[in-house]
Amino acid sequence: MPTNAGTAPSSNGTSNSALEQLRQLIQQHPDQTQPLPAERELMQRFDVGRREIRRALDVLEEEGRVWRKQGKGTFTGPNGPAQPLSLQALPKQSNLQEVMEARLQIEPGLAKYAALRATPEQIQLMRRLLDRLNTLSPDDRDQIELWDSAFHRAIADAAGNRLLLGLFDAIDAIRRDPSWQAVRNAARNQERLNRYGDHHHRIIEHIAARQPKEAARVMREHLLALQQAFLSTLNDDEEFTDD
Amino acid sequence: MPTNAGTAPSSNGTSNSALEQLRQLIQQHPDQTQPLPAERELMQRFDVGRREIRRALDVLEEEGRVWRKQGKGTFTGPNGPAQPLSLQALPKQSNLQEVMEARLQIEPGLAKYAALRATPEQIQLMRRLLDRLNTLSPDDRDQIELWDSAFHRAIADAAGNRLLLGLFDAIDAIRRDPSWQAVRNAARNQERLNRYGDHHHRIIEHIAARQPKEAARVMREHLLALQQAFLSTLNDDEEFTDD
DNA sequence: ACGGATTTGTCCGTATGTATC
DNA sequence: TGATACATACGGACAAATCCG
Repeated sequence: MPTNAGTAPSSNGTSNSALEQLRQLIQQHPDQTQPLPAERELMQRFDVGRREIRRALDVLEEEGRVWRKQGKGTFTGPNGPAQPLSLQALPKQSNLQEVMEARLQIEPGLAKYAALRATPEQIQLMRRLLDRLNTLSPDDRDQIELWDSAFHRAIADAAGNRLLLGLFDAIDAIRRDPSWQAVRNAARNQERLNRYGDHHHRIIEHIAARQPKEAARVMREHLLALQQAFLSTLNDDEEFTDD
Repeated sequence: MPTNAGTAPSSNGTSNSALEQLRQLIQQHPDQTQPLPAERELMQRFDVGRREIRRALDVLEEEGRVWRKQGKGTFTGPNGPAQPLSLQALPKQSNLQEVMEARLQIEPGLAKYAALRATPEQIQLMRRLLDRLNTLSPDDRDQIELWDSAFHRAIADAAGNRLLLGLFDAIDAIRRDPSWQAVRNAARNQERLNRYGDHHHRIIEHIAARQPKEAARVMREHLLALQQAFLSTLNDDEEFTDD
């Protein structure tokens, strides 16, 4: 109905105002270790509803400028130009595509070697880790990250190549960067979690059955599905059941 | 004002998760009779909450790497020191088999991406490096190592993935360890050098022709031939026909 | 044998983000 | 829009277990 919406609330620009003020606040908040003011405080400071604040933060989180954690606070993301980059010369500055390419390069091979070399104890450990992963609440993101990472690392460990395990750890350390939490969370939904759980199950069964090619293939499928989920959340706002 | 916690932002280092740092700590803690630092000390050392420490310890306990007892402490597991092999610290604990497996995992994919992404300048650089390599005297081993490494690195660079390039450099640093010079020299003879030269030539032509699958396949053949050469020199004494 | 010290295990209050009404 | 319940995180405090003097 293109008729003039008319008589919209005179404070028509409030939403824009909240987002604008948030952007300014982020600019003046270079400390990435200190949380931004709480939503309830921002609500009062900008004199808008909390929903407004959260909408604006949703935008900023989608843009990668901030990341939020329940119980902890909202933090500025990779906004600041100065990244310490202190510890190692390894490219800490990477991006999700590079990480997924690297994972696709080594983890299928890791699964293959694990199918050839894993001891029964290591296979049992994978099963236990998977049980822990499956009994988690679907919205328990941090825990899922933790146990999922532990599962993949158990495979890398069982592959019996310390050098490849070191490479896996290097990738994993970059993969878990907090600034990508928003993308990772967006790429997770119940349907996908079920699919990933199925992948995990099939991977470990192939490893237990000593089927290296199949283990590598399913691992590759798993990572490709993950990569696709990241891509779709970045490009599409709508949820296409691609793949 | 949110109650400031800690106020120790100088030693930031939040990039590495507590679990990752715990793994390194365990690796450097071979004494099974002595407890690990207390949770509250680890909390301060890693600048994370005790909850995160305990969840990381949950994972490590499930993996069997540590065991905890109330009032006593946390100890490294009975299965002893496993095998992380961190990148930054220690290259020399690896072996040739591990290195070749890692190269086989990484470099074919690198060649594939190089075929897709290499700029004309990068391809020209590869050709120049190969020319230098081919004009060398067969007994100029150090030079051969040098230019061969540079050629492979040019491919890794052209792949356009900084993370994978970092992994390649990590492997390459280990590969060029002087302690393996004897094996590498023994695995080199004129016939093999000719074969490797042919491999190199086909790899770069596939990259220039934008044939990713073929480039990856030849790279894989090349590395498999290398691996085979190492194996035969290790098993047979008659292979030493050089000089 | 006793008690203080230390460590892991557990719980509670507060603060924060998340979700629903 | 505003308000309320819910889940999580952190720090503090306490309990239980162990160690040591």
